[in-house]
Amino acid sequence: MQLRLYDTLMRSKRLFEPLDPARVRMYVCGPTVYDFAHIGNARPVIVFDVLFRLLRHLYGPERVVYARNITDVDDKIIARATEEHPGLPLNEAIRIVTEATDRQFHEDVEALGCLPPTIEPRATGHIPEMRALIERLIGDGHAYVAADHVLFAVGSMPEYGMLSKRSLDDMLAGARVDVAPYKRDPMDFVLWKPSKPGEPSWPSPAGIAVEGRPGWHIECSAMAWKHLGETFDIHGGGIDLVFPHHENEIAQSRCAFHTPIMARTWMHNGFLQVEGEKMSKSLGNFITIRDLRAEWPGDVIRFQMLMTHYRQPIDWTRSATEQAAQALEGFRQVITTAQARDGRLSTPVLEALADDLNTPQAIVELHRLAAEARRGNFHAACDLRSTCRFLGLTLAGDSLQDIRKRQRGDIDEAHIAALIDARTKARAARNFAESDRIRDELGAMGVVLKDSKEGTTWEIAG
RNA sequence: GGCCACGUGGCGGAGUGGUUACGCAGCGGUCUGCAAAACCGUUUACCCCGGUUCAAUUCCGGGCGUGGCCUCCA
Repeated sequence: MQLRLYDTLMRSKRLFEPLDPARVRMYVCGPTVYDFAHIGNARPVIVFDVLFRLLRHLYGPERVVYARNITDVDDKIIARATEEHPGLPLNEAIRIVTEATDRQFHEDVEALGCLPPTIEPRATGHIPEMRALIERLIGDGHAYVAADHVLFAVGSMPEYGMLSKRSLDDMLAGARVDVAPYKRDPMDFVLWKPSKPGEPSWPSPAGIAVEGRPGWHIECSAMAWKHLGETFDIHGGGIDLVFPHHENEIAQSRCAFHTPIMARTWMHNGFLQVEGEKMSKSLGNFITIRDLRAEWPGDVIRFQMLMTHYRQPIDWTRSATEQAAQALEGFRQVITTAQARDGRLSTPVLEALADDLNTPQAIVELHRLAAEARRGNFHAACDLRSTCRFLGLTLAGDSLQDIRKRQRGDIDEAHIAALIDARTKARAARNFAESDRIRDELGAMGVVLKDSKEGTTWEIAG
């Protein structure tokens, strides 16, 4: 089976061939740990988890290295720590913020069915590598020291701008920010900057006397280098990272190692909106993974995410969540009633995934398997179970009815049972006017009845 | 303002230079006292205007709309 992936650099789907099939290497930009992860953060985590699973299947679980970093030194972290723990020393406050956020993030992604990456490097654990990179860049004339900062000289790299398809001229034309006076070129970016008093700080490179801290982009170049090497196979993240973050990573790594590439394939997931609007705190439609998890199992959130191809924009809506929950419930029932065991991974699903992670197409196949299983094909039920699990959908949690009951919270089961009992008596007496009246009364409460030979059961309406 | 994406039926959402995916909803049928569930069948589409072509939803140009980046926001 051939894997084809869309490469942002080439703007086309290309056959994926690892540099070393015995060690397939992927790097994905992870979270900055200062606040609860939101549903937009969940997208790359889920998307690249699917890719991780597929790579493990294609090349062998032991032959895939997936690195997803944790950024634990950053302006926003400092700001949050200062704000939340004004009485504490800054470093102590930062530790509290990053540790709590880190823990929450891992609870969230585990609930979303994501495998742990092979390695989760932290920025603060790679300061020596960052300094080494910076020294190299300065030595080769790709970076310079100015006002206790180290800056990358974009003019030293003719191909700067390739990934985001913009020239230095374009960028200048669009610039809306004041340029720091010490920059040689307005587009030069910070590799290292001096720390203010109290801020996290480390000995600076390049003979700078005052202590400092890294710029935003250098950490990823350093961590990718340490754990994956000078060049590797796949680099992923959200589309908003294309510029400047990934553009700058490429500049740093390629210039430091004199390589024609940093990663062979650059992958970017599309942006996410909420109910047709940009998600923002000011609009009040900011959805954290934690909020969503309070209402829905991680399976449902994951499935909803996979209903849309990863490169498409996705509009996160309540009705789409309902639809995801419903579809998943269909699969769950098929697997449960058939008492399905382990089956085979669906080849059409693998083929859909191998075509640039076409998860909607894969879901089509899940529906087909479910339909076949409902017609009595036991093997289809088993295959559905295994394939869902492969996709990270356990289907092991609450039924949709349990979820709805929990969400409603106001279900008076005794009252419902009493009404059903009265209706059963009416039906036995063939008083259908009364039995229908009771059913309508329950219907108004959102309760739907199901009559069978074994008796009457009820459900919450969808 | 500059650069880059996206725009498919009531909703979600793939895909393709010509044979109208798929799911939900709707409609018809089987089943049922009537329903619900399940199963069978089925209607509705490719933002607008040009161009290329025997043929465009699919390629090219323009417009409109939405979004992203240029403000260390995935």
